[in-house]
Amino acid sequence: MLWRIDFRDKRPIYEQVVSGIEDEIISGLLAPDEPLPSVRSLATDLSINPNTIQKAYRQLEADGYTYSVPGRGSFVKDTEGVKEMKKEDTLRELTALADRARELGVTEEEIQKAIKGDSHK
Amino acid sequence: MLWRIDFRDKRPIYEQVVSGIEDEIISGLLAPDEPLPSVRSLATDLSINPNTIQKAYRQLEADGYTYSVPGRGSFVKDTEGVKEMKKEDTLRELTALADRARELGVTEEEIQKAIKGDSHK
DNA sequence: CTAACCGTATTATTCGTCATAGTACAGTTA
DNA sequence: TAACTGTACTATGACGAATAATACGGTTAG
Repeated sequence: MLWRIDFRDKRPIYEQVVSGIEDEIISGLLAPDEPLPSVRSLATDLSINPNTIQKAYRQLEADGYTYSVPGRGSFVKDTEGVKEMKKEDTLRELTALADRARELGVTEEEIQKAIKGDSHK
Repeated sequence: MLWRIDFRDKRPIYEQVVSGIEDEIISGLLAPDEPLPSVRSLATDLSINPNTIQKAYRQLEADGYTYSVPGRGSFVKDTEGVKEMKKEDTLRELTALADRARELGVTEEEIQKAIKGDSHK
């Protein structure tokens, strides 16, 4: 586990769990058909209630990231389609944000500079 | 008033009021020292509770967008400093979003295309 | 077989935020 | 003086998030 729950975050815990695991799947750290930690063990590791993990897992399955087998566990799904959707969502966000920046009087040069921000690090 | 409350929005009402007025101030539609609608009249216009408007106005003042004079009303502040902060926030968001896009495998060309999205429409 | 795991479901309770309702007070202004 | 203004306070209802405590059936290793 690379991430932790931030209890000062205003986002609900189950949502932090969802995005934490989403990141692990998208980055390839969790490969397809690999098992996720069990509901109970992850709850223990993160010091939160098992029901909260269950809620996160239910959403991960609903979002197409995982599949569950009662008695066996939860597993990573083939995520190509989901990744494509995520890409398109991100590009749409990018367009909206750039437009909003222009409304604030940000120049094209500033936008370009922000985008190339740490690509050279 | 150019905007309305969206009751299906998951964002709280008072937050929609805050960003609605923020937009009017930033766009220059509400000029510095110009009075905002009164707590009670705006509540009537939007069909919501005056306490909700009061909460929004309290936050607008705390964020540096307005100043209030008991007995007289709420007024638009000089907003140059705030606009500068907003610009920098937006540029930081832009950098983070572009980085996230690259992690998803989005190419530089796709990023550029998204940014120039509707600048030609 | 059985004990120890798995996901899943259900009910109850607690907590905080949002929104509403009602009332009140002091300052401003026509 | 009457009608505004912002501001403050308490009470209430609704809702989501999180916890707690069980319970059930499927899977699997010893």
